[in-house]
Amino acid sequence: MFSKACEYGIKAAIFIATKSYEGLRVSPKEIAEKINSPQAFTAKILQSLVRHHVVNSIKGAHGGFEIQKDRISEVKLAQIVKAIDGDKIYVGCGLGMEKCDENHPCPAHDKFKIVRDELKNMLENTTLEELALNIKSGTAFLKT
Amino acid sequence: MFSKACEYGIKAAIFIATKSYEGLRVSPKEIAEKINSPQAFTAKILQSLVRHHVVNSIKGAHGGFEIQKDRISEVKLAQIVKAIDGDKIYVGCGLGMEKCDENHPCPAHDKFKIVRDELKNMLENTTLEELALNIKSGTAFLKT
DNA sequence: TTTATTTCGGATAAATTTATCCTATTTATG
DNA sequence: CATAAATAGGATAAATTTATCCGAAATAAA
Ligand code: FES
Ligand code: FES
Repeated sequence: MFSKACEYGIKAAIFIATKSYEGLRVSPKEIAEKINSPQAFTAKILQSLVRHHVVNSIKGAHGGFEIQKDRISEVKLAQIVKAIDGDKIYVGCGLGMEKCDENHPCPAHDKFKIVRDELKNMLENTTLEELALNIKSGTAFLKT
Repeated sequence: MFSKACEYGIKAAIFIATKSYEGLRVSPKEIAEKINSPQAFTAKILQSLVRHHVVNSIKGAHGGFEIQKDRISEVKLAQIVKAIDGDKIYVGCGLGMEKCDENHPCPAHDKFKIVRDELKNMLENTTLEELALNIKSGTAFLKT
């Protein structure tokens, strides 16, 4: 469904959000430990999230990654997925045709579109806040 | 969403079905041309579909790939996807946790499960027949 | 201003997926 | 039986994704 990079990116953003509620910045090292991901690879993905304005980075001593508190409820899962995997999953053809075109559809178009649109809808309506609260409340987990 | 191999496999099965209605067998060469896929790679995928009893192969002169007419309406998209990509897409965690476990869920579990179950449902209720008829009727296409 | 800390970014390596090539095996037919 | 036509399957290569390593740049604090 999503690439590994995207899975790590989503989990990293969620973890950063939970820490940002407490006003804390986190390092790639801590993030990788908490979400069970390879550290250097995770750092690369974080750079991408920074460039796409999903999270904020502060360089130098006492630096780290954070998200402004008031941004946590604004960031949608869709933005993170799009930043890392692009929009192929939202607009691409399920059977890999060059593009999904109503006027030249693949044989599974009608069926696939329904699911794809529901996925899109879910991602666009799910906020980082909801996900982070699931972690803070202890009802969900970021690893094993 | 699906691997390239799976996309080719689905399209190949659909094409074989359309030909099987006419009692014709088809070669990997013809299949690859009609679905716009690399021939040798497609042949490999066909072997996999044969082993998983999605399509039938006849070796030797006048051989080729076919599907029994009465099987076309029995084969579900889900069987093809499972044969090639496995069942990760049906039962795996959207955020890549070792397994999707209600008792140890990832933060997106509830949201993701709804979409994943709808995808599963769609794949399990879509037959090769429906898809092949979209091609035969000219309302859908297998390439460009 | 020096030092310690931390993200950034390029180069590279490992693993997986996608793709190609060539030979073996099977089978219908003359 | 010999031959031609076709799928099966192993070996290998190319491309992409995943992962690692290391030095550069930025920043706070002594
Ligand atoms: S053309 Fe394939 S999903 Fe729209
Ligand atoms: S645990 Fe992640 S989808 Fe169920």
